[in-house]
Amino acid sequence: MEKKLLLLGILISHDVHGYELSEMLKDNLGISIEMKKPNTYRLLGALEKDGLITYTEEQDGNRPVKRVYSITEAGKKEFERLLKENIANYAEPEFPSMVGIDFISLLPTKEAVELLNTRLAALGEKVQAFDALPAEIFKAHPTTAYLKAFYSQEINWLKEFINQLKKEID
Amino acid sequence: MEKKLLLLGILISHDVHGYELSEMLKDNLGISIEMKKPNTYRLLGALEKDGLITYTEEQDGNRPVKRVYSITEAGKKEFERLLKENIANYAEPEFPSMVGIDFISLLPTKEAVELLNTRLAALGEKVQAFDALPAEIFKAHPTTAYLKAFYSQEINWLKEFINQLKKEID
DNA sequence: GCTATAATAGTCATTAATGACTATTATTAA
DNA sequence: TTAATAATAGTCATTAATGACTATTATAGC
Repeated sequence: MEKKLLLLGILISHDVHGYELSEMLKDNLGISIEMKKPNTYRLLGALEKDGLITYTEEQDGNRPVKRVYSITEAGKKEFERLLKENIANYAEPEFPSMVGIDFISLLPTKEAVELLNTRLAALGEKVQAFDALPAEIFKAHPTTAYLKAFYSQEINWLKEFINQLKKEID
Repeated sequence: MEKKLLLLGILISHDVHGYELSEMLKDNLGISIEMKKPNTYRLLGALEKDGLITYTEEQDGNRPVKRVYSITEAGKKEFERLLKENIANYAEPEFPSMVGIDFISLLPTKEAVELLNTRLAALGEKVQAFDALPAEIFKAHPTTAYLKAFYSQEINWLKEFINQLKKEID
């Protein structure tokens, strides 16, 4: 239900149409879950069907009409319910990239270290993207600050892990 | 593809049947991704169809026959490919429970603090489960050690976040 | 003025994943 | 000894999610 919570939460502060939403959610550094475009549209449809949001059709110049969604009273109630649930219960994250780590001993140590260094470079770029963000963002969006700290910690862990592996080579 | 990597990785060390796998993957503290039973069966079917695994039918006493899967040569190659990919690229984790955090200012601060304390208790139990594990596990399974450290850090972050909120009350 | 590219706004066929259910056998408690 | 419960081994109907595609309009470069 986190995705519905996210959509309702955005709609609380301002009306949006589907494309706009899908752009907001694409590669957004401050958003902690993935939501692709077709899924966004599907969820908007489901929320509308349940009476949690409604839409009016708008048109800019000659562009095709678009559905601009806004939240209903029922939607606000449901948002509050989902919000409390999300905060009180802890939904576990998943770490898909850790799956391979437990099998790493099946690779030659030297090759493993090379692969991990490639991974480290990717992580470094991610952290740099957060470093480039203005300080105000971190104040208003705890998640952005959380994610920045997480990725920094992730780099530290990886460096340490690589060091342990390197020791094995000698 | 992490789920296929996980299945192939388990099958590298020993043959298994579907039910056994689904039990292994249920609530396992050392596994960093979710995989429910029907999905496990579906993936086994897909791997078999692609020639990466095969099965023989076995029967214990009067129990219904079961399919015992084992990895093929092609499967071992594919495992290695997926393993290298998983290690070299960093697949981003998701944090569904952070979605609500960015909307927490929409709740009365006092209520927010209460909800967060409930969450803190849930996190505490999780960390305790890791603490109860024998030390050998952490040596053989880096992921288990990683997850334990992650949840400890998570508790620290949450305590600090609650403290910040409390300050606002005064 | 024309063409290539980017932005806008979505749909659709297919794959991924799950909750609820089925069916049998072993085990425990009364 | 029999009723209830747990363990074994899965299937199925439905929902969730995505990659690839469609179609139009604005814009920038030549």
